[in-house]
Amino acid sequence: MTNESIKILLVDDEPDILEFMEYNLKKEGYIVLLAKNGAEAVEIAKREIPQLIILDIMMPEMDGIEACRRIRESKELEHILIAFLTARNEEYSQLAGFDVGADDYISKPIKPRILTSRIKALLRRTSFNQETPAVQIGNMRIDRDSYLVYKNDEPISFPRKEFELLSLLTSKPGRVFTREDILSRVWGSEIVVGDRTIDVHIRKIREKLGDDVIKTIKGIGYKFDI
Amino acid sequence: MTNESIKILLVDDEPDILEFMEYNLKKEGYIVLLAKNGAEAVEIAKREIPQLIILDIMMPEMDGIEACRRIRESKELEHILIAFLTARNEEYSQLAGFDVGADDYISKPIKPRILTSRIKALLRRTSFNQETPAVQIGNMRIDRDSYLVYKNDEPISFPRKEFELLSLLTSKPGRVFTREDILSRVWGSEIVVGDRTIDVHIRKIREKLGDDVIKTIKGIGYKFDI
DNA sequence: ACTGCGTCTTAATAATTTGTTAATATTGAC
DNA sequence: GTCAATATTAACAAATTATTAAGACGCAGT
Repeated sequence: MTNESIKILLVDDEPDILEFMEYNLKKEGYIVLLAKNGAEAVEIAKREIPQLIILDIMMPEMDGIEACRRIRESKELEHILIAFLTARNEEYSQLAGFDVGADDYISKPIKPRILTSRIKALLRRTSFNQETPAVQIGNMRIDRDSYLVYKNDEPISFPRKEFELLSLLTSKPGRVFTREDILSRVWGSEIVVGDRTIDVHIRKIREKLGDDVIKTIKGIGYKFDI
Repeated sequence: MTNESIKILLVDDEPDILEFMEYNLKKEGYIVLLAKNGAEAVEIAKREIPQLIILDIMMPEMDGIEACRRIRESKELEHILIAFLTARNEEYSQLAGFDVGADDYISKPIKPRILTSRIKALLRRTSFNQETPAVQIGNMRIDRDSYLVYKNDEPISFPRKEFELLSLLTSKPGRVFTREDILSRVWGSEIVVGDRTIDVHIRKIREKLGDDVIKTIKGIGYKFDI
């Protein structure tokens, strides 16, 4: 569930298209928000601050271009990626879109694979250059870019789930994460695995980093503490 | 107009279209070069090194795809932006175009404002991506100009895809690139190729450079590490 | 046009790592 | 001390990657 925390706002006045895109994006693990016109889109965008907005150009109430302009005006929404949805060869739309600050446009008819790969490419554009800062805690460093954990400058490699679990716990040192927290953030909300699975992963982390870094709060969950 | 020094090569067999585009681009301040077939285009491209080439797909002598391929082969032309000119709904052409290394496609009929805004968007893209011509990592040197990798001053030649893959991985040593990263940056966001393809290319690189330079992060991707 | 060569992709299968479960032991709050 | 929660271990299942070989394709030289 690597897309777990990425919010995408879809804006279109045709319910069919909304539903179609929603289905395809949810399948990829994105959090999908919906709006059926520009006004609604701006409102939701302000409240939810999605990473990406996919805007149909032609809509009642407020068209996509106007909505885009409104969004770009706002300081806290300025950085949001905006992609326009356009019919092929809609001259006016394409041009005005780029002028107004669109990051991409996607032409109808929409094909699932192209949709998702375009979105990935777009999202990468923002996340690529700003490296995830490595977290330093005590004599330990968690480096998300290289998927490595350093203990006293010794690199230790972790399998994916272990790394994600450790990564979660260290994201807020000292804070207790309940088993539910852990399940939903590392395994995703749909997939259900037994409770013992968490224990096993915790154990493997402890094997590598020492028993003392992760503390058990019996009846509640775990916390990372130095 | 700050377009004074930007050269654009237009390639089409229809004089009307050439003239039409030439007029519109000159108005924007670009330096416009013309060619009426692929062979001529390659020749002019080599001599003038334009920033951008707009290529019609369907042409006598040498079609646009072939011309594109030739241009991409040449080391000093490798970085030039190429946009294809395609008739509406030429699905195959579009895909093949991207396969061959096109940066965009523009569909006919051409409308002046779309043409110029697309071109601006394309050119903006390169001004961000000023790539380093040669990179030195450990006992290895990657020379993007000559498509050669030197290991202890021994030149080793790499086919295009392998080179681009290695080039991507070495662009940020230590950083893990996911399969998705790799697919979209080496193969492009529209073309989807099987996952095993990456493995095979990785393997070929390892055959030449040794098994240890590229590390596998299972479940995530690969990274270059010395 | 024919042929050979290098490149890219796919498919099939093997090898390996990772994730999960189940069974049993241990812990700690009450 | 009791009992539910957690720890531990090993075995199993699932997922991922490695490897190999074969075919497709374009290109070069004949």
